[in-house]
Amino acid sequence: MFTFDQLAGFIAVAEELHFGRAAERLNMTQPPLSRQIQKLEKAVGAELLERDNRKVQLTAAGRAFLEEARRLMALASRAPVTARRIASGRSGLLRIGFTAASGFSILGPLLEEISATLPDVDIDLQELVTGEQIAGLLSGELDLGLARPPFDNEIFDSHLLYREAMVLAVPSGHPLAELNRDITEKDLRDEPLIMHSSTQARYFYDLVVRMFPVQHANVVHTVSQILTMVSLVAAKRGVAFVPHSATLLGVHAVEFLPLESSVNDPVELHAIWTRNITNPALALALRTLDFQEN
Amino acid sequence: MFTFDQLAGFIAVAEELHFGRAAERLNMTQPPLSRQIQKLEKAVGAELLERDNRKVQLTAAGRAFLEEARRLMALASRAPVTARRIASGRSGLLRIGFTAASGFSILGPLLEEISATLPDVDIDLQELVTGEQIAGLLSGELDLGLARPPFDNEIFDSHLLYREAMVLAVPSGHPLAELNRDITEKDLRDEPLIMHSSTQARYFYDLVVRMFPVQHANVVHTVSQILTMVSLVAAKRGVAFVPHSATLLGVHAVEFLPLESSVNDPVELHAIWTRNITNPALALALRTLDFQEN
DNA sequence: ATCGAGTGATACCCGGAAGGCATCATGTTT
DNA sequence: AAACATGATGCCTTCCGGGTATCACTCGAT
Repeated sequence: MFTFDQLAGFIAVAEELHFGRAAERLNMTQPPLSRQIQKLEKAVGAELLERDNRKVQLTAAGRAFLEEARRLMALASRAPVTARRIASGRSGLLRIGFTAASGFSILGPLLEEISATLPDVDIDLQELVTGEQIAGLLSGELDLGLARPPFDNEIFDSHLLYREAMVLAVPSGHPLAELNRDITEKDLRDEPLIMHSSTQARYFYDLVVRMFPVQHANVVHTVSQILTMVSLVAAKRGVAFVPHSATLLGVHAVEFLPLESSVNDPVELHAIWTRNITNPALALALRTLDFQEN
Repeated sequence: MFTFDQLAGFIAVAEELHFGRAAERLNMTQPPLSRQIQKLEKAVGAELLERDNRKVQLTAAGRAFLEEARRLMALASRAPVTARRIASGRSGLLRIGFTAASGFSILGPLLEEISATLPDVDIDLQELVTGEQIAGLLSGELDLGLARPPFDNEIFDSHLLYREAMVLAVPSGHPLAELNRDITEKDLRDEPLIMHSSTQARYFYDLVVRMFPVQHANVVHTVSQILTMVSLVAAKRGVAFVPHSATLLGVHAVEFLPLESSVNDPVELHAIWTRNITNPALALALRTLDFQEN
């Protein structure tokens, strides 16, 4: 096998067609350069240069090998640059999981900021419920999650993205909309309710149950996606508790009513990631987004 | 700059994720391999492997660099192969000049034989008159010519491809065709003659002038291409001396009459090339075609 | 024809790089 | 706690690669 020095020597000689000048260009003397070329030719197994005691010429094989040598040198000089870019986080891949609800509001601005400051970082997006995001983060298939509590603070570091109030989604023209006041528990006693899945959307489920003693008899549907809920409300299947950002969905024939504030815990959305960061792009992204405490 | 050994070491470790096993695969001991990787990381300017005293893992930069390293090694191992192929003549480029007349007959079989025995040799064809071929061979723009004498035997080596008689092309139904005997000088005393260019087709011009004392008053056209001549004969513009292979052109309304043999020097077509062969593909082609004396 | 200049190859020497062996440091397993 | 596994380090030796001096050969000028 030949060496990069031999390749560089060959390229210099091939360009100068003169060992002395080539050696000067390489900051060395002529004799070792001659030997370099000899060794290279031996390693390649073909004459690359025809030396005629008066002038130097490329052979046919030499011309072909020159191209390969240039390609090798170019590749060899670029490889560390890309590696350093990736190590620094300025380049690479960021795999982000997000809940459907976060997609309406925070995801857009967040991606915009990342791609503006880190244009060479590729972003891979997956819509996943919180539980799936946590599994993805733990298995290393995900770098960053946009998820809701609870999650293990021993393993995950996190940054609160926003809190928002829950509202009640009702079909347009629904009697509750006429009240013009905050909705109370009593108002919902006989309303058909579209409820969150207790497994797929555990956070919302727990939150709602904590807020209102839900009459299970009233539950007409159990779904996991906010958009599905709002669509069902629009179809007059019932009313539903949704985060305030659901108003941004722009579904027609739905109104959103405030809930009695005393019991209305705001819902939270967090950016979460494992504490042992291995992806430099994540480290840099967290720093530029100001998510890291330190 | 790093070395190929370092790259090979890194690839081995990255694949084994174990310094000891990687070292064994590389037929060396573990300590120098550890140092190789350290030097490589220093040269690249980024951590490529995360060593954890228990297990070895690739970093993000390491994964990217691994790809580049594999590409480099593949390129480096292929480059000598292609160079050797070209040096041996089994691969490369053969630039062949040919006269229009040779195109009718010998060129096809010749190309067929070359491409059958040397399938990886690219062939570049140019139709050129003999003079242009000689210039091309001397300037190095051409490897092989299919041309007519004269050429300098000091500079060029050659191989006689074929000799053929000259014939007289006459329009169909021409009175001379009725004679049913060889054409003599006297028969042509009053015939309008389509003549070869004395500069562009010097060989034919000299040959014809040597054969028949051409009446310059009879010359109605001066052209350089055999096909043009035959076409003009078909158009009844006159008669013309052409090599026998012109019968293969398949131009309608033309007949070819034999010439008095005593004066009929055959015309020759030679393959010619400069004696100092630099293109290995040419050397090999000449050998497979049995053109070389030695 | 001869001599000098130019150019690549060779001979020889020396310093540093790379590999091997022995050993250390550290974390895991029993 | 002890034994084991594994990568890092220290030290020695060898060998590779560069430098200097010189040779061999060709070409051009006198």
